[in-house]
Amino acid sequence: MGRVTLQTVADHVGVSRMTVSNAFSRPDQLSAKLRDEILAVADKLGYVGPDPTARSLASGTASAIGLLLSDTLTYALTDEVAMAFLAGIADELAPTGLALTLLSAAPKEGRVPARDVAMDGALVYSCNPHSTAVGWLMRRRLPMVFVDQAPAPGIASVNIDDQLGARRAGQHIVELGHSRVAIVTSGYGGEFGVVTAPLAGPLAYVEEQRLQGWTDALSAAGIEPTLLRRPAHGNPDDLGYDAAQTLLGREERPTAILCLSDAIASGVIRAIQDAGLQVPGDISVVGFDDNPVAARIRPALTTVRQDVDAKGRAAVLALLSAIERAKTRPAGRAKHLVLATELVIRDSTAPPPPGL
Amino acid sequence: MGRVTLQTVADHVGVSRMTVSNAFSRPDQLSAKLRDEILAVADKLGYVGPDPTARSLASGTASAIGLLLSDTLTYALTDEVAMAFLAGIADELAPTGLALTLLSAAPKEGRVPARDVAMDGALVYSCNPHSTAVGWLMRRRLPMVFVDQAPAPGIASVNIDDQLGARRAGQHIVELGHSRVAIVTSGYGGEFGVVTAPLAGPLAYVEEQRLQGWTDALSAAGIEPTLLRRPAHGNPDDLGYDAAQTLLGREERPTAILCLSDAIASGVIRAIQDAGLQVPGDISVVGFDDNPVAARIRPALTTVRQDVDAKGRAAVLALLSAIERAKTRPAGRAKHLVLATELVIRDSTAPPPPGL
DNA sequence: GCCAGGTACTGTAGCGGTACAGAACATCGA
DNA sequence: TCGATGTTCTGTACCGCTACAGTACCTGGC
Repeated sequence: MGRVTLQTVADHVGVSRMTVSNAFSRPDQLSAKLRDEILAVADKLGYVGPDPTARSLASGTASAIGLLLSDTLTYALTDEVAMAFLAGIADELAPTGLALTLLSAAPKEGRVPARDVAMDGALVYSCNPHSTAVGWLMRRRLPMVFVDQAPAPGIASVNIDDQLGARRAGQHIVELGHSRVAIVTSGYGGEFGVVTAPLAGPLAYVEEQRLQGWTDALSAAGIEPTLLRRPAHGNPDDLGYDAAQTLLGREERPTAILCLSDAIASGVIRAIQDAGLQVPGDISVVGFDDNPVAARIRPALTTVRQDVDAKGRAAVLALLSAIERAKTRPAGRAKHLVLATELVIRDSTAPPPPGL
Repeated sequence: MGRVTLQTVADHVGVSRMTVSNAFSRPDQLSAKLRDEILAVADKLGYVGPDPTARSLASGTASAIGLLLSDTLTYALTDEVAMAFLAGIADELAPTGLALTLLSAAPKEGRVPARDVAMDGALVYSCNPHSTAVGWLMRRRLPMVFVDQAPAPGIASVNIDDQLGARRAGQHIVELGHSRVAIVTSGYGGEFGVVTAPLAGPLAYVEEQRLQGWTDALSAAGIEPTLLRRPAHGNPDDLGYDAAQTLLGREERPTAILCLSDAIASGVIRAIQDAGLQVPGDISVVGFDDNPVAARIRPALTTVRQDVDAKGRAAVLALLSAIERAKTRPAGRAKHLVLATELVIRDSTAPPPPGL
């Protein structure tokens, strides 16, 4: 049996194919009476409506935008903060009727989503800007927005003020009187273990910016922090736990620990408590993100809040406008947005124990 | 400037358009030498590779599968269990190179993702089977797999054994000697508040199955549970908190509470503790899912484990095979898979206090 | 009675590819 | 030397739809 297409319907009704197309896609182009008749016949014939692919080809729009997530999707999907970001995206996207296509950045033989999937534009979230997937998107000249990545010329970007946020966190620790401070981060490039700044090798933008903020604040007070880096891999909570154990086992144990994320901080606190020490009595801990978990754990976590939902929404708006611009003008100036962060002081920070 | 297409490249190299197509898509169809030349010219001209949309139209595949999530994407995205499911999907999908397109089930004017987005098949997760979105997918005759939904004839499905899992949870409570038992669930249809079984109105399949399992086990022991239903909306943890407060304020306070999910159970435990009571000393609490949070909270939660990751993987495999089948045979028998559940006894359950 | 300005519908020309059936030529065993 | 078998490349016929530029007819103002 031949497939039912616009033409089939047109033949049955006795009108041109174009009129049937209009009946579905531009109701104002024909009389209501004819339209009803066409729709009725279409229904009887089992015609569902214009084929999305064919429509995309003819009209040049895919009704979907892509989201490129760092490496394995799996990793991002277990991160509450990334998910809140996704929720922001979904919210802002919903009224547009656009679908969201998840692209894995992992290089694959054969099918490469970033190259092979139809989409109107793409969000690139916290990816290596030199990855093949990003390369494909750029070659396709797809409208793009970089999120939590180094802003690139010509490409719109949305970031939070990581550096200022981290600086405030560092200042908070300084003001409390701490002088033995450790930093726990994780990431992809560069060295791992207990390392001394400045780090060699390219770091992820967010990690780099936060490091910069913390060390700015600390070195202004003459403090040289101990930096412990772990490869980003597996559960960040466990990563924090292990990292804290390492720090506690060292000769000069810190009285304050600044963490790349709340998820890491949560593990750090667990490790400290399991070692029989008090947070913040013995050691203060500061996170980053204001993950929902931050308010839940005990002691409630002092952290740097970012509005992940707003970040998602802003990214979508930026992408929609980039798509719009691409239709008309070959290249407009790309906007680089930086959202504010805010220090949230809760119960995990206090002055260092007397004598330290 | 005209866009660069296969034809442009073909003209420059002096071969037929088909040969250029083969150079990109079927390298074994031409000599390596010619292929290299074509690729070099294509690169010079800025040709990225076959346009995904055109390729989809001609070849009849979209390189993406859809995932229809209950109502608002936003809700699902904040749920750890749903995300683990998503991660399972992503993992299994990764080697195929297929992208995953998130469809919102929310009915929208104009663009309807379930109707307008090109895809090779769709996963339907915990949706109302009578929603317009599901309707569109069915009309499109897209290969589909129903997950956590009532199995429908002709459509493959993946479920867990909700009923048996719930029955085991109920039996556990019975064996501990409880007789004053409450159930806290949330859902979309039916009545809300403190209701008495059997419920009128259609419930979501998963809720219905679990209710069945719990009440089977309890009524076999002559226990009639108090059922408290809340509309699924907002944070399930808070929902559990509120629900528990209601239960604690009632005349005959329960000594055991069975919850639809671990997220709800977590809130229930908080409320009990905030009321100055002990879990499990005064009240036992049982969850469902074995959410990572279950092992983390104190007391660690007794719950019914389901392997969400395996569910995601199984769903993808089922869909891939449905897509495969659709290509050859008009309709094969649809498989209905039911995955096992397991009672995990931790620290949130104990015998009731003496005298109760 | 004529023309401006709608409204309702049609026809053609793509959108950018792939499938498939050959054609042209080389290789090879008998 | 001849057919059999490969390899490499080509040509045509779509895939199913929309954009756009008409054509035909109707309405109303002067």
